[in-house]
Amino acid sequence: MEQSEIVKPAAPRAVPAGKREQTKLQNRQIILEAARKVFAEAGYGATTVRDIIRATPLASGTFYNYFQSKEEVYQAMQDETALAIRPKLREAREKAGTVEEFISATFRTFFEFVLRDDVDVRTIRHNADAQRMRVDTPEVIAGFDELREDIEKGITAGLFPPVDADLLMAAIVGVAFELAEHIGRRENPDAGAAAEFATVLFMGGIHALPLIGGPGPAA
Amino acid sequence: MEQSEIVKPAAPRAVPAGKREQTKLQNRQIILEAARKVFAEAGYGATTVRDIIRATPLASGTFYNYFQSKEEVYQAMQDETALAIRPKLREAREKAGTVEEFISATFRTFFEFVLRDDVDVRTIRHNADAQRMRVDTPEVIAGFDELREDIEKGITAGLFPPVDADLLMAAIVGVAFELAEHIGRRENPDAGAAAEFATVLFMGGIHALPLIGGPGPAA
DNA sequence: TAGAAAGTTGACGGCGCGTCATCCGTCTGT
DNA sequence: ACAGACGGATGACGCGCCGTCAACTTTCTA
Repeated sequence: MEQSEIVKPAAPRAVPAGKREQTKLQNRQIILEAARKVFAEAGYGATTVRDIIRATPLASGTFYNYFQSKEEVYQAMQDETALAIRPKLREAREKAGTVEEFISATFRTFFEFVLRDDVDVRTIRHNADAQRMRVDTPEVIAGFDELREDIEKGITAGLFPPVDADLLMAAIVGVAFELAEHIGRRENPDAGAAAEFATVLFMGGIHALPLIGGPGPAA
Repeated sequence: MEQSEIVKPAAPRAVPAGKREQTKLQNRQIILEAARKVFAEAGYGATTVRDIIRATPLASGTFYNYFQSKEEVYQAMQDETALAIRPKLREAREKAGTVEEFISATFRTFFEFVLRDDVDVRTIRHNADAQRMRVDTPEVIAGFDELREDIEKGITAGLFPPVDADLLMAAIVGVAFELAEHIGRRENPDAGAAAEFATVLFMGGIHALPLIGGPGPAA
C-alpha cells in the first residue's frame, strides 16, 4: 500500500510540563493518530509500520522508541477505547437495583458506545479479507474482570442467584461483541433494540423474546 | 523465527487419478500440514510464508501456485474445520423435536467438536501477543446461515416462537465461541457442563441457571 | 555557559516478499 | 514407442520493509 499525507503535530501551547515530557506525549499521540488514519484507509492487515511512519513527520527510529510493532499500536488504541468505556459500564451497573437493570444497563451502554465509536472500530474492519480480530489487551481483560466482579458482588448482595459468574460473564461478553458486530452491519443499527433483545434473552430465555411478524400471544 | 524440519510427502499409492491431478492435491495437503505445524510451533502472528515453505520440500514459487498468503492458508484450514462440523450440527438439529433439544444439540455438538479439535484450534492461539482472531470464511459464514435457516424453519414449523432469527443466531454464535474459548482455558474443560449452562440460559434466562455454592431451592 | 542526559535521525545490512524465465515430468496423438 | 505440447515446479532476482545504531540535536542541570 501507499501512504503520503502527513499528520501535523498539534500547535505547541504553554504547558506546565517539561519540554521533554511534553514532546514524548505529543509524539505518542501523533503516531496513534496517524495509525488510526492509515488503518482506516488501507485496512489493518495491509498496513505496514512504514506506512504509519510515513503518515508522520517522525523518523523510523523514533517510532520504535514508542511502539515495537503495528500490533502494539493497535493494542494501545484498544486500550484507549477500553479505558473510555469501562467507567461508563461500571457506573451504569452500580445504579442497578435489579438483575434486569444490571443486564440492561450493561448491554445498552456497550452498544451505544460501540456504535458511536464506529469511526475507530468498524472502519478498521476493512481487513484485507474477511478477517476479524479481537485483541484482549490488559485493559480489555480488566473490563471483563470488572464485569465478573460486579456479578459476584451482585450474588453476595443477594441481587443475583448464585450462578457461575465466570460463565455468565463470558456469555454476556460473547453476546455483546457478536451482536455489536452484527447490528453494526445493518443499515440502521439500533442500539436500543439490540440491548432490549439481549436483555430479554438473558432475563427469560428464548420464550420471553419479543415476537415479530406472526400475531402470537402477548408475553 | 526459524524452521527447518521437513514434512515429507505421503508415500504414493496406486490411485485412480491422473498423476498431475494427484500431485496437485498432494502438494496442497503438504502445504496445509506444514502450515498447521508451523502455526502451532511458532504462533500464527510470528509465522512467515517462508517458514511454511521451509517446512515443505517445495519451492517458493510452488507455494504461490496454491495460496496467495499465509492468511489464505489459515482460511483454508478454517474452511476444513467448518466443513467437518457443519454436517454434524445440521444432523443434530434435525433430530430436535423441541426448542430445548434444538439449542442443546447445537451447543453440545459445537463444544464437543471444538474441545476435541483443540490440536488445531487452541495451539494456534499462541498468537504472539494476546491477540485473537476469528476468520469468517465462506464456509464458516455458511454455517451461520444454516443455523439461521434452521431457526427460521423452526419458526415456520411452529417449533420456535417468531423471534428475530438473525439476532438469535448471532447470540447463539457469540455465546458458543466465547464459552468455547473460555472453558478451553480451564483445567478440565467440560463440554457437557458448558452446553448445559448455555442451553439453560437460552431456555429460561439467568434465573433458570444452575445454582452453585449456596443451598438455593432446587430448580 | 558547559557538560551530561535524553531523544531524534536516517542510512544500513538482513531478510521476506511475489515474480518469472527456465526447466522437467506428464499427457496426448500418431 | 516416440515426439511435441502442455501444466506446473523451480529458485534466483529485484524490491521494499524490517529493526538497529552511531552520529547528531535538543533539553536539562549546576
